[in-house]
Amino acid sequence: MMALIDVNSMYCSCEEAFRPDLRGRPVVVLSNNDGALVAINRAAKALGLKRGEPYFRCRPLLEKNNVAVFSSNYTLYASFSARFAAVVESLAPRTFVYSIDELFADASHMSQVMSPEAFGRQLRTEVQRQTTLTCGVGVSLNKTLAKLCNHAAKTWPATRGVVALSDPDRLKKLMSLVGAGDVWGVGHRTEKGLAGMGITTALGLAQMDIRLARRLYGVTLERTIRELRGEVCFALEEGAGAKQQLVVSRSFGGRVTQLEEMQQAVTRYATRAGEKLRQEKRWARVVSVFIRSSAYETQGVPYGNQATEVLTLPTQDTRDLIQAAQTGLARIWRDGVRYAKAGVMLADLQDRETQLDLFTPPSLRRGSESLMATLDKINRDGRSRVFFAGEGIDPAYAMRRDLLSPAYTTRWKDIPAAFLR
DNA sequence: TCTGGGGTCCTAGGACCC
DNA sequence: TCTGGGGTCCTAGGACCC
Repeated sequence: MMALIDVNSMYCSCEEAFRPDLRGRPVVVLSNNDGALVAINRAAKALGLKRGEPYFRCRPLLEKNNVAVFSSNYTLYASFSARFAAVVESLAPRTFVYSIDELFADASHMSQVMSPEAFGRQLRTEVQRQTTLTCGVGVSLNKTLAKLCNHAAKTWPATRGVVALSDPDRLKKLMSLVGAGDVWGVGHRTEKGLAGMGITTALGLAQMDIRLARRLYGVTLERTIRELRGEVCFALEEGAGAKQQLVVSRSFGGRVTQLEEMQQAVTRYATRAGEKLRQEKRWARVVSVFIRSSAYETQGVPYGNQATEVLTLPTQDTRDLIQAAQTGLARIWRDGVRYAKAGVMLADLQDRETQLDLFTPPSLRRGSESLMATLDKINRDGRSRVFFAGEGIDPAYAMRRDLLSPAYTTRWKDIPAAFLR
């Protein structure tokens, strides 16, 4: 048995945790740059607000209904996420963190001690008690079915947040009530194609001819169908291995039109990528940089491009990353474009520096390791006290986050005070 | 004026090899 | 007149996830 535990409207719930005055009020959280809505609580959902909607477009509606609006406070959410995971891990033998707001837990051994239903309810109660977060729990025979049960737990209030099902007939009943597009692994494209063949429910998908599914949509959909039928195709730790690539990208607060400003942004992103790389204890050999105008560009020329640099030796040194990224940028930069976004990607990640062969010159960066370690130590708290001048000072490309809440759980001066009388 | 960021996996097609 | 078969590796792009 497998359980999926998933926090309801995670970002909103984190914002509400230290703000009892928000209880019952509609709350939304914006994406980076205050661009679009990424999280919506129950009361805001009732107003018809949708995930992905641009902020500027629904702003009048938000103001009219006195909706509490927040910029993304990732530090806060990551802190809550760690506490959430710790609670579940204290109750479940094997867990796998799937994302910031959900994790899978092996529930097979629990049957000795309690029913899957009771197990789910215990998880839910403890998470709420220790973190204030409300979560939904689905328990079933594999990941896809656990997801399906979780979907049911969130959709139907009568379930009180927990659905545990393994009986084939009851699973069938559930699948007949859930849309094919709500199945984990079925996206927009596939949902549309399936509908064209008259398959609109999860049950319809479960009964689809497997060879046809594989031919039309590939092996992934085949596995999904098999799981709906009760087979196990996705292991608990699926996707847990070392990262294949690492990306740092941001939309700009405004539009970037000057090369120098773009160079600063790319330096910043390469620096951040280096920090993440060293945190993961990996070395990178391939550095790519991309720049592009907005997908919604109406005034200027649409343009986007990417350049890839392959280093002779894998590196962990921010200076190498910046240099490679700048070389790439010089190749793809075009004047007269209103750039909206840029990013730096690291690939061909390796576990340690490759050994030099006879013909490779030794590294030119003496003392690189200790220099980077020192930088990381100084900048440990996330504020860049020491940085490369190429980043620029008080840059114009910086992201907009006008409605940021305090870092309640991670910064001393932001810890809320409670007064007793 | 204003539309997120960070990932994974799979597939098709081209280059190249014997 | 005729021009194989089988393989690997890499890349780009699509689909999906949260």
